[in-house]
This record gives sequence, structure tokens and C-alpha cells, in this order.
Amino acid sequence: MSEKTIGRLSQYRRILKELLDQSLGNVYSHELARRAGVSAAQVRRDLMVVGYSGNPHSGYEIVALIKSISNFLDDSQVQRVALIGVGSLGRAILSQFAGNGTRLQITAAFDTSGNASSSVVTGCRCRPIEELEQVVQGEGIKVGLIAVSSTEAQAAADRLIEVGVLSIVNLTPASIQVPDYVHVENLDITMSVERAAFYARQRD
Amino acid sequence: MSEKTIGRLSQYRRILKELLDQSLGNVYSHELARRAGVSAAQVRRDLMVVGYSGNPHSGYEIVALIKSISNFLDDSQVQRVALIGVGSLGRAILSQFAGNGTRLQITAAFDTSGNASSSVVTGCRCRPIEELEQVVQGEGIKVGLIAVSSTEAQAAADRLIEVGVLSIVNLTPASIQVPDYVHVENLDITMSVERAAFYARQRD
DNA sequence: TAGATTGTTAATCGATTAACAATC
DNA sequence: TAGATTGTTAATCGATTAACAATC
Repeated sequence: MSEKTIGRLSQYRRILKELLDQSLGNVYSHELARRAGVSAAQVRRDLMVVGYSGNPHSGYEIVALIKSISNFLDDSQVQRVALIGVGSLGRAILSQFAGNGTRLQITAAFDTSGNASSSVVTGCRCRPIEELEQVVQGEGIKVGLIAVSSTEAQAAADRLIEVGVLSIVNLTPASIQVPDYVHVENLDITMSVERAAFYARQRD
Repeated sequence: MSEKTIGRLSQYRRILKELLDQSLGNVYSHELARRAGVSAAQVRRDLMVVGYSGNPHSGYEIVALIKSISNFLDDSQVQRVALIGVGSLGRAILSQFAGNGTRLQITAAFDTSGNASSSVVTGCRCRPIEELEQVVQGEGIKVGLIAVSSTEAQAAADRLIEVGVLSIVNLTPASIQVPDYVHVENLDITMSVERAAFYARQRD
């Protein structure tokens, strides 16, 4: 299963929810493709993996398709997520996830003792970093978001992996080294802006 | 020129600067590869495009290589960037770019009149959204960052493109439709976290 | 039915890696 | 020099798209 496919499924689901809000009942691959910015063949190919079939007459039934995608992507129960680093980026992420109604919940946020610790930020209790191991292990958290400074990224990853985290979103520009069994998503804002600037110059 | 190559060059430059801080004079492709998480062949292939040659004895001279990469990636003068949306994510980006010493500067930030407008956030003046056209056109800004809510993303993109922006970083989960000549970078944090959660579940 | 869309395979495309002669 | 690394091509790999019989 390709990483890109998983990402697109998440995107399709969001678009489908929008269509549902507009009181639409079904949708064709080309419409979904247009909105997601991919080809219709791609959409049909992606949707095959979630085990829901459309039909040539009416396309895909939106409600059933959302259910199938969610069934494929989501855990049957709430999945807890830990956030390391409650600076401005960490706060932004907390507020994005606060009550977003998915099965993903940031239940633990950590920062160095002096900082925002022992406070509550947009509904999430923020703890001193020293409690990381105990809380992550205690709650059985398997997903970690790293939003500390670049220099602290590797140390944060090491500590998370040590207590059982299997998947990490790295929001720093630093590349982190992890064992093969750990999944890493790199989300480097600075790099994206630099790349955007490069293309703006090229197209000028 | 592949988008991925541009991103990696930006990454190599950051790593090279780290190595320079450690008083190293030169570096081999495999060392750069290890730190960037790619193959040595990839590094050598990427470095060819910036027009700097290493040599079989001593590898790549760090100072000269940084200069070559910067010469390739950066504009000769300061490149101004506009930010739309000064919520928590917008503020996080502003603080990341405040005095980062590159040729990229966020010189204009916009938000709806009521919000943070007419204030100064981490060194950047924040203006009411109504002034967008005048300021972006006046300063000749070609790069825009969209950090508004999903529903407002398309409108923000349209307004930016209307006044000459050629490259956009879209930080919302919404996909935006743009003319062919405009470059878009999508940076969807929610999608990355969902994907990370999926893989955590798979590897458990 | 007629016609558009589906599921799915084959063809295409592009990016990554392996390999190696040239070279310091 | 000897040996490791470079620049660069060919081979591989994977992902995307084109195409089409099946189908509602």
C-alpha cells in the first residue's frame, strides 16, 4: 500500500464530507478527481483498496464510501497521539485537532519544565517533558508529533521510540534517524517555502 | 528539474551549514546521504545540477558547495513573501521566519479586519485583508502562504493570483484550483497525522 | 436499449539505484 | 601508486495513466 494512496484517501474523505454537506447522494470518479487534483483513473484505483464498489450508472454512494474509507483508515477505537514541543507550532496543531471529531486525539503534550508546562492549551493538558516516558507508555501511545527545535528533534524521537511509539510526524527541518520498523512523516515548512520561492522565480 | 531535487538541495544546504559549524571543511556523498536519508548516488546526482564538482580525493568542499547551492536556489535579491491568515499557524510560521537570515522575508501578513490586524507579530506588520491587493502588487510579491481556514483557502488563492503571485504554499487541507502557470505546494498537517496514525496501527 | 462509468490490466512515465570508467 | 570517490549512464523500480471489456 503506497503512502500516497493513504494520503489521497484521507483527502477524498474530506471532499466527500463537503459534498455530503451540500446534500449530494453520489459522485463520479471524475468529479472527485477534479476536486482532489488527480486523474479519474487514480481515484478509481485508490477506491478499490477500501473494498467499496461503485456502479456504472450512479457512480459512488457518498455515505457508504465515507464509511468504507473510514473503516479502512481509522482504528476501531480512539487513537491517542503525543505532541512534543508546545511552542507556537505545537499550539497551532493542538488547536487544529481540538474537537475535530475524528478518532485521533492529542491526549498528551510535553514541553521543557519552564515553558508552557502544567498548563492547559486548547483543551490539552501540557506536561513537563520529564513525564514523557511514563505517560506515553502508560497510555499506550503509538503516534508522536515532534514540534521542538531542530537540535532537539533526534532526542525527542529517540525517547518516543524507546517507549513504544511506531510512527512519528517530524515537523522540524532536521532529518531524524529511526529504526526500520518506525514510520516517519517529514513536514518541513521552511523547505516548502523555499521551494515555492524557487518556482516563483523560475516562472517570473 | 524535479520538485524533489529542489527540496533535497534545500535540505543538503541545511546539513552542510551544520557541518560547517562543526568546523568541517569537506564532506563525501555518503556522509551527506546518511544525514539526509537518501542514497549516495542520489546526492551526487542532485549536486550535479548546481554546477559544482567535487573530487575523488576529498569529496565536496563545504563552503563552496553551500555557495553553489545558494546561487542556484536563491534569488540575487531579497524575495518578499505574503502570509494570509495570522491565526496560530500563521504566527508559528512568522516566528520561524523571523530573522532566519535567508533571502526570504515575510514582509506582509494579512487577516480579517477584526483579528490581529494593525498589530505587529514577531516583527512583521499585520494588515487588514482589504489591503492585500494594494500591498502585494505594490511590493511585487510573487510568493504567498495560505494559512486561513479551509473554506477561505480558494478565495485567498484567487486574490493572490489576481495580483501577480506565481507560487503558493497551501497550509490548509482544502485543495485549491489554480491556473497552470501557478505553482502550488500543499502542506496538509492533518493528512500527515492521519497517515502516521494509519501506519502506527499497521505496525502494531 | 444506448451511453456513460466502472474495475482492472497493459503501457507509459519518471524517479531512484546500481554500476563503472575516470580521477584525485 | 593504490584505493576510495566522483560524474554519469544503464538498469531497475514504482507510480500514474491510457485503454477497454463489463455493466448499470
